[in-house]
Amino acid sequence: MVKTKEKIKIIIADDHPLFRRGLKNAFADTPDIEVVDEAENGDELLKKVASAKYNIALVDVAMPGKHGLDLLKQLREDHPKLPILVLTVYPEEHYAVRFFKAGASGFITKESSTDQIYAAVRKVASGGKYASPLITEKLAFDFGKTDRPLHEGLSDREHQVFLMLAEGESPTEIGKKLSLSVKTISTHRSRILEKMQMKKNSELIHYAISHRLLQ
Amino acid sequence: MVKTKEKIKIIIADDHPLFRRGLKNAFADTPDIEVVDEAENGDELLKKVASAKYNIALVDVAMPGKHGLDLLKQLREDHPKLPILVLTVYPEEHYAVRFFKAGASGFITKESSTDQIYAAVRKVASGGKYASPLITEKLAFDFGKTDRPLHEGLSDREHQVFLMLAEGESPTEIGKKLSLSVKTISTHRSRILEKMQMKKNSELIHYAISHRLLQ
DNA sequence: AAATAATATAGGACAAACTCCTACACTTTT
DNA sequence: AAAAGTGTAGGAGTTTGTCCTATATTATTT
Repeated sequence: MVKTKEKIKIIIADDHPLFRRGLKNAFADTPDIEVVDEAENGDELLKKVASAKYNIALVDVAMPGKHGLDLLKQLREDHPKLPILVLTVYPEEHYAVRFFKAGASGFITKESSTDQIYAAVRKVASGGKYASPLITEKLAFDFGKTDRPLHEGLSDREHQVFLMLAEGESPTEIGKKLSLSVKTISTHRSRILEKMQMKKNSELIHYAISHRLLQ
Repeated sequence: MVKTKEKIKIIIADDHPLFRRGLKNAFADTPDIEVVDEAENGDELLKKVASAKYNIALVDVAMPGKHGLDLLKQLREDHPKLPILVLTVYPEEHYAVRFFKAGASGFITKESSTDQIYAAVRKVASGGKYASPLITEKLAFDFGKTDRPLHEGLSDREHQVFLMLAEGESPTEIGKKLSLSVKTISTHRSRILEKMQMKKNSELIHYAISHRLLQ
């Protein structure tokens, strides 16, 4: 049986009206993809998606209200079959892993060209997975390792030190608080960085903030 | 003399192709405003703006390459008469003050509706200043306060360094990024700490997080 | 306009902070 | 039992950063 020319129907969710407009406009150029609805926050998306008339949800995960992994998981739960293509402003490969694990079918950054986005949508619509070459490489590497959130792979002590580092405490301060030698902290730090595949404290901070581990 | 129906010519600068597309498309609906050019980073904008054929520059200040206050100041210097409308993803009223002081004619967030953006462009094109109602209120409120937020007492440079420190960047990294000596950063740091009455970077981080100055 | 204060920038000298490599005991996993 | 992972730290050495000082340039106040 030959495939008919049915359009891929997508719903886009993003809190920036202009970005939605850009997306819609970009898909106006494609004969095979059609934006049939939009949502400006997570809750609206969850509501609309219930109607089950979309082939794909293209979702910015950094929206007000329900967002991020929570939103993604909820979507997965409510509609296990709806492929979700995650949009993000972060060029962060770190996040990609978690989103795929949580059930996303694709992951692209907002910096992507229209062509990349078309490609992603088509790939995902046909049941595949999509990630940019850069991220794909990173993923391949990650999957071989652990299958838990990066910071959960840390031992208790490491986790404790990680949080303190993420709060900007110096190794010396940490050593003092825990009654340990700076050398020990330094060792923990290097193991933490290794496990999390990072190189600098600023990355730890960024990770901790975006995962709401602080405060 | 009656004004003719000459269109307002604007150049838009944003590193997200889709966002630019959204903007262009939004202005396609207006009879009096026309997007005549675009730039995808600060340097490109500076180059293009030299041709002096625009009435307004609509600029996202969070782009790669030259950006932020530096970019704004440079623009002001090269083209004192070109009105600049600043676009930002941050709902941060904190930044607005600084941008206005540095010579911006208007300040809007990317969450704004097309109508708000049209209004901003028109206001700015006619020589006025524009800020969203929310920000205007906030500005008025803040100015009335005797007790301003600590971080607003910082100079522009200090503020910039403060944010970088709060992100956990080391003085060396900061120096590299800003092409300054570590000594200079160290001096800024000590003045920042003094002004904010703090002693350690961790306090800066804590402050920045609780005031939503990061991410 | 003159005087004063704030800002932006660093050099030199030195001290502190930190890392790297290594090591070892103890636990958990395989 | 062997291997991997965890918690700890010493020695050696370097990188990093601070403190004090200084100068030029801007702002601000008088």
